[in-house]
Amino acid sequence: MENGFNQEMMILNSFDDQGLSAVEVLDHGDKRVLSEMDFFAAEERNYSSTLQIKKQSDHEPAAGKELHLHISTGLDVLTSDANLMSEKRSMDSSRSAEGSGCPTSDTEFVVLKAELDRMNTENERLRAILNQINDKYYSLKMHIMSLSNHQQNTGSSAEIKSDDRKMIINEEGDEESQGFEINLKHCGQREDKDIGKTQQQLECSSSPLCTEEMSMANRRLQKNINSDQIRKVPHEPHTSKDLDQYQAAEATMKKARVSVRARSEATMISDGCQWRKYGQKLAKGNPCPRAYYRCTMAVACPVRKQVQRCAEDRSVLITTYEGRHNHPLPPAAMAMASTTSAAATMLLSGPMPSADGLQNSNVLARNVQLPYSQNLATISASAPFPTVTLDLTNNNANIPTNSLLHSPQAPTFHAPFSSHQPQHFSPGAGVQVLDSSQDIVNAATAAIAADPNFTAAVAAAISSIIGNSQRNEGVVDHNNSVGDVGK
DNA sequence: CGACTTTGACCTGCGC
DNA sequence: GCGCAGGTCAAAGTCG
Repeated sequence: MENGFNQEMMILNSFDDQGLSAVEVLDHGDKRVLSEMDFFAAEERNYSSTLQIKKQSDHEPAAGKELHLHISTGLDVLTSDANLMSEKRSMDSSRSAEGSGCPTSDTEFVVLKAELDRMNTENERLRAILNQINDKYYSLKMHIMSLSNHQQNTGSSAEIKSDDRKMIINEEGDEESQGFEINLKHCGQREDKDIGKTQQQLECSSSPLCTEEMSMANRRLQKNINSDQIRKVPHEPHTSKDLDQYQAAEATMKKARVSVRARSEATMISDGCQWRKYGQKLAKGNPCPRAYYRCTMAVACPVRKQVQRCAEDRSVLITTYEGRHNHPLPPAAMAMASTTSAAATMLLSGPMPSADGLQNSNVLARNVQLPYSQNLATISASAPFPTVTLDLTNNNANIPTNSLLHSPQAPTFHAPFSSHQPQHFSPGAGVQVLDSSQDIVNAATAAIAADPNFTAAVAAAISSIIGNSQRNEGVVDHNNSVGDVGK
């Protein structure tokens, strides 16, 4: 595999108050292996974990660099008492710092606090953008791959109609051309039957989160796609089969579910959204009732969730999310929403070999335990709907960490529709970025290695997504490009 | 009084 | 067609 995915970049994106994130960068000759991930560390109880990434060189196995990152599940799954204790400790430590009395320390404290506030604001903005970009990337990628694969049966190229252009993806094109990132379509929120409409405009007109800066980023991305990887062809109408496949993909996207298993004594895990209970049932095989909730943060928000205690271990709360929010989310809800949304998108973009595969349940009729952390994600299609389960119960702590990533034993999930284009799933945090660009990998690697700070990580991630367009337009003023999203 | 929860009835899909 | 199970509806009850 010399081209394209010779370099693979995975970003395990998780969220906590500081918005820290871990980035995993892999390539064949110089692997960084996730060597430790411990969600819900018992000592600190801060919903955070230490992620230790050890750089391994095939050539110099003994010469390893270690990079310590802080990672959080982003989920407040513990009881409110635990939260209060944590907050109290935080406040106490703040007070003790203030009481130390030195004027210089006070000044420094104020300065640092201002800086921290500024960084937090920046983090929120960047996080929101990253979430959106990732969501759209995977949604559109799934759609494109479905169409591309369909075209393999009927022709040599996949064609995607647009109002003013048509994109062609060469069947035998390298992974770069198939794995490129497009940010035009947000699947799952719209059911536009005419996929030829300018999806960017549709998205921006419909998404409350879309800003001028997002549009600018989209335009840059689109420009890059047009110039680098897509050639224009004369306008042609779309086939009805394509539309059927598209609609099937859309429908499946809506049915996709993300299940989160977490230990909690509370009746619900705190995910930042407002929910209204609309039903409760006793499901077969579980004495604990299953509660049904609707998101009430916006009128007609399609998101629903089911909450049920595990029959085997009633301390485990199973929360299953379905659908995408049609409204802006508060920062507290961004982590979970992004996680579930991205996980669902990955679920659907990964195992589906084609649009035809949507009807082929065999493709999904298996459980796949995904690598990457002790808190494993599982894809299941034995359920009525494709479901990805994020297990945060720490029941997998005995799994050797060195077998979790890219080891022969690790069942890395490969998308069947492109044998040379592996689809890696990052559970828990759920946001994943794949890219083949050496520059991007290097940039992300450098950013993380130099400063394991979320802003840097996000900047690297965003750069990985829109970086190509920057080459054409010079260095982008990051503040301008990210705008006020998330405010 | 409005928002929310509870709970029995109803609908739908699926297997036999 | 029937029964079962999952999911949803909507009227009644509860709460602040």
